[in-house]
Amino acid sequence: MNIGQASGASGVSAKMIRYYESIGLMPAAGRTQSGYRVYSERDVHLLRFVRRSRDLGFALEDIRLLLGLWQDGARPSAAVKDIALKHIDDLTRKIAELQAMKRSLQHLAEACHGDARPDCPILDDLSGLDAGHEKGGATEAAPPHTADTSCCR
Amino acid sequence: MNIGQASGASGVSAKMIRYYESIGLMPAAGRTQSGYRVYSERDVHLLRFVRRSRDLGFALEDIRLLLGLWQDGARPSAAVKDIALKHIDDLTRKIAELQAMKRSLQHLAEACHGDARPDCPILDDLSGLDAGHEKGGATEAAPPHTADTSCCR
DNA sequence: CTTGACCTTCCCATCATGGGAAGCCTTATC
DNA sequence: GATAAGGCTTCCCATGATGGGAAGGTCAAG
Repeated sequence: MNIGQASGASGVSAKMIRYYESIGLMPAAGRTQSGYRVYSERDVHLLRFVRRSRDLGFALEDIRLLLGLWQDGARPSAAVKDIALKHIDDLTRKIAELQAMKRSLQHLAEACHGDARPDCPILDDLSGLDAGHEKGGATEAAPPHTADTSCCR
Repeated sequence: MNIGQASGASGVSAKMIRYYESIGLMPAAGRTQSGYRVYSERDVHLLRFVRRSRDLGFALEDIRLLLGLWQDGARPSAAVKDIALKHIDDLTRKIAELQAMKRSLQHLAEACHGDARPDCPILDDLSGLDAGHEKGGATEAAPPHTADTSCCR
């Protein structure tokens, strides 16, 4: 199997397969005499594992750990669960952050006429014109300084 | 006001202030004879606008548009609302995607003992061992090929 | 033997942000 | 006035995961 076939069989782009190899996420593929990479069913299985993990939002570094555990017949399932729970926490935080943004924006958008006139509560909010007459409290959006490191898929 | 003071007054890092200038998001600051950037209250106001917009998750290109509208006394509020609504859509999609991931992971994590034994439904799922006995449907996570372009804050 | 579809490597772009180096400027202290 | 500390300048690099594309080699079918 060459890289195109492995890509088709796993749903991982050829570009990404090469990248995963380059960062040591998967073992270096064998080569034909002419230099083409060669893949086995095992490799495709591994690639599907990575693909599925990415679909669940795991970072590549987490996937590196998961792959190690997967191939370790003596792993404690607690180690796997730990990684999963941490990721769930990350997702929970990120979701809450996005929802806070969405809520604020929805309040502002509801208050905006959305017609030809120039007055606009959205711009008023952004420019800090908080002439304290708001009722819904649309102003406080994201936890002001909660650094958000990791990102999404 | 020099860049450090403008940073403190606006909540935007000096690094980012320079960056915003370099991409033309804000006008080039004036300079002292020795080359230091000089900022006015107006500039700080603008920086706060950007900061607040970022907190609401707007991309810098959107903020560029919003700034244009802000400074255009004849803007139709519909133009602003349009940008906001599009962003709300993006947020909605992203939230749904993350929630799907979270739901799947939670099902899997609940099924995992999390002890010293090696058997682990999480790894089973990732490796495609879907011996179809699942009840909660933990398997289908993200809309398989829904490209997600934009990211978070 | 040519053509087209594949493969290879290498470089660049994304998006918003931070880190750090090398060197100049300013301010306060001795 | 000298010196030290800290702020400013520019420039380069890194992040994380991915795609785009160029230049050139290879394979298989016609």
